[in-house]
Amino acid sequence: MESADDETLPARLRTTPSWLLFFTAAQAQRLMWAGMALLDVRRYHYALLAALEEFGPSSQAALGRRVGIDRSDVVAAINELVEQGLVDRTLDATDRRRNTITITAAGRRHLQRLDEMLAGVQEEFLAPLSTEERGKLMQLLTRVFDHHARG
Amino acid sequence: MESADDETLPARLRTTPSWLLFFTAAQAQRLMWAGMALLDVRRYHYALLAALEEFGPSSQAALGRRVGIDRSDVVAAINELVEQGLVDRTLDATDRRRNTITITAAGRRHLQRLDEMLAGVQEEFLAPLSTEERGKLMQLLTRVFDHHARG
DNA sequence: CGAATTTCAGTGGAACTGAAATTT
DNA sequence: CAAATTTCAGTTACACTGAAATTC
Repeated sequence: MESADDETLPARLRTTPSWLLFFTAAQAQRLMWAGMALLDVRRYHYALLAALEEFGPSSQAALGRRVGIDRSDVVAAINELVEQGLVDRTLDATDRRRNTITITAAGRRHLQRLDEMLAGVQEEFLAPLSTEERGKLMQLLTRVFDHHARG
Repeated sequence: MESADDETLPARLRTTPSWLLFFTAAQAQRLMWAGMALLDVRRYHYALLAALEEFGPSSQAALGRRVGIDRSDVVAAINELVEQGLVDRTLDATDRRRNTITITAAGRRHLQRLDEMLAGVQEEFLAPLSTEERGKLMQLLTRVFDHHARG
């Protein structure tokens, strides 16, 4: 038999910003992951498709820089997306070191389905917050993120 | 040559709460990780020491439940902490299925050093926010976390 | 030449599953 | 009996390093 509250987090983890952020992000990721697993996608795939849809065709190195995925992992993830017919890989005529990656029509359709799933997940995840509070949270996180992303 | 801004995140990733949380948490983790690596510790170790210090001796299963570490991974992490002399593992006389894990004096000293390091990391991480904004961020994250942690 | 790109091979922390042995 | 605890063996997504081959 265990004491009444066997499962509260230690105060150090509840009150340290990095730790609270870590645990909250983990909850968000579990929800996203469950949704993505149903659609047979992982985090890397969605990030790459999102970048290709928004910014157009790109080399693999630029893609990786854009979404923070290592050059090596981009290779593997793009291999998988090519196999599924969600992107095309062609040689860059003007710079033969590069591949040009392009999202396909099927890739855009897939991305749209993922967007719909994600919207549902966000609603569930942010349920305890009002619209204003959600905006405030996003604003604060954006400030912190931008500070460390650029300078 | 690449276009001027080769590295802005796709809008989908910047404006989806789960994704922004993910990227911001990743930045926080990199800072924590750098500090912990200097003190030869990983995330699991700190979480376990924090729980033992705050709640006292505990079985491995209860520890894992407390800080969200899988039963199997608790075994390995406690093995390492025992080797370093930061915790003791003894058999529970009243329930012979269990081990009782206890933090040692060396463990408490180590935890204190880690706390000092962590404080510096938090300051660096939250630099762009005022004191009030930091409090607001913690409050919002806590609301979301508690909602999903309990119901 | 140096620098960038792609690719492969491999490492390591983290999260998790399944199963066995023991005990309650 | 069922349920809990510890432990081991193995898997997967992810993050990263090093090096080779090619091209700019």
